[in-house]
Amino acid sequence: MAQTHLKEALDTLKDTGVRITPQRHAILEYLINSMTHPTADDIYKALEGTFPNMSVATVYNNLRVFREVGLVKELTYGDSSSRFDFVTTQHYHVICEGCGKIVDFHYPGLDEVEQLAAHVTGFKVSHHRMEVYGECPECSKKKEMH
Amino acid sequence: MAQTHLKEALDTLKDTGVRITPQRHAILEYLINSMTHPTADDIYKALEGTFPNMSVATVYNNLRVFREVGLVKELTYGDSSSRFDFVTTQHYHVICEGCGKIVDFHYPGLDEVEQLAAHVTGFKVSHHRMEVYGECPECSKKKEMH
DNA sequence: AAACTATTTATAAAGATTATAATATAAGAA
DNA sequence: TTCTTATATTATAATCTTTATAAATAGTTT
Repeated sequence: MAQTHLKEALDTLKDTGVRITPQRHAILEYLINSMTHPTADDIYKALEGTFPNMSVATVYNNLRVFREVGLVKELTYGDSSSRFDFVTTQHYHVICEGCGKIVDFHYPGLDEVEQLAAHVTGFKVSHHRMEVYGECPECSKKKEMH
Repeated sequence: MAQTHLKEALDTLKDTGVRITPQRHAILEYLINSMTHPTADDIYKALEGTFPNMSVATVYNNLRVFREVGLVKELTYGDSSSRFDFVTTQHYHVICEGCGKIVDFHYPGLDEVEQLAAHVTGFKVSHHRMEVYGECPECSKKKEMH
């Protein structure tokens, strides 16, 4: 599964004329295997061992490239740094306000809201963003123990 | 209407034991009258005339206080700085990807999504966030003229 | 293999936000 | 009203994320 995603992603890069470098390969692979929606710095630190000379700028540059090609989504929550998510299928996120954990959940999509927004405002709507906030089971349990 | 909002907001501050300073008064008033979802710096610049000695930190501090008390919502989009929105009634935003304009629209709320998320993930859901992206009529018109 | 162009690296710069410490002030008590 | 005290403001510096720049490197095409 992950292999397929990686292969498809590399094909996308090839088709778009984006060069496949070892760094790009590694960043993509890390994003696909990571279930944690990492920040740019997370990725940088994770690949430090394999690429001792890699620059943070490289990570940022390539995440931007991936975003522009549609492989990666950038998540900007309130906290300081953006998180990056490899795009697979339509899903949303629940975010724990206690520990920051992000969990995926699937939902049919909110076409109806987009249509209403388009109708009311006259915008040509292209997409939307939605996320749910709350407290994860672990944090709830911790609270109970006090 | 705006007067009412301001009065209610000041009452909220009083009830919460937050001191009402001239700066806070001015920031709240500006937020209520502003239809533009300003950044901290917008507010800072707008009040420069009235408070020549006011520090940016004051603006940030007070926006945080207002957020904690529930008077203000912080909007974090992809672009560099947060925008702040006086909380009135349940509404969402459409954001123009061309010029950045933000327009409000009302929608019943997405309780169903929250419930599904809670059920699937085991989270105690508290709230959600949603916004729609597209191109505003003005930007569409500009494009056509080329 | 040579040439061309995109990418990486290293570093500096920019920009937003927060921390700190000294000063000033709001709000309640005397 | 004046006094008192905790809180807020100011000025400044520091931090942190992200972007810009220029030189060096490495893919890709011929």
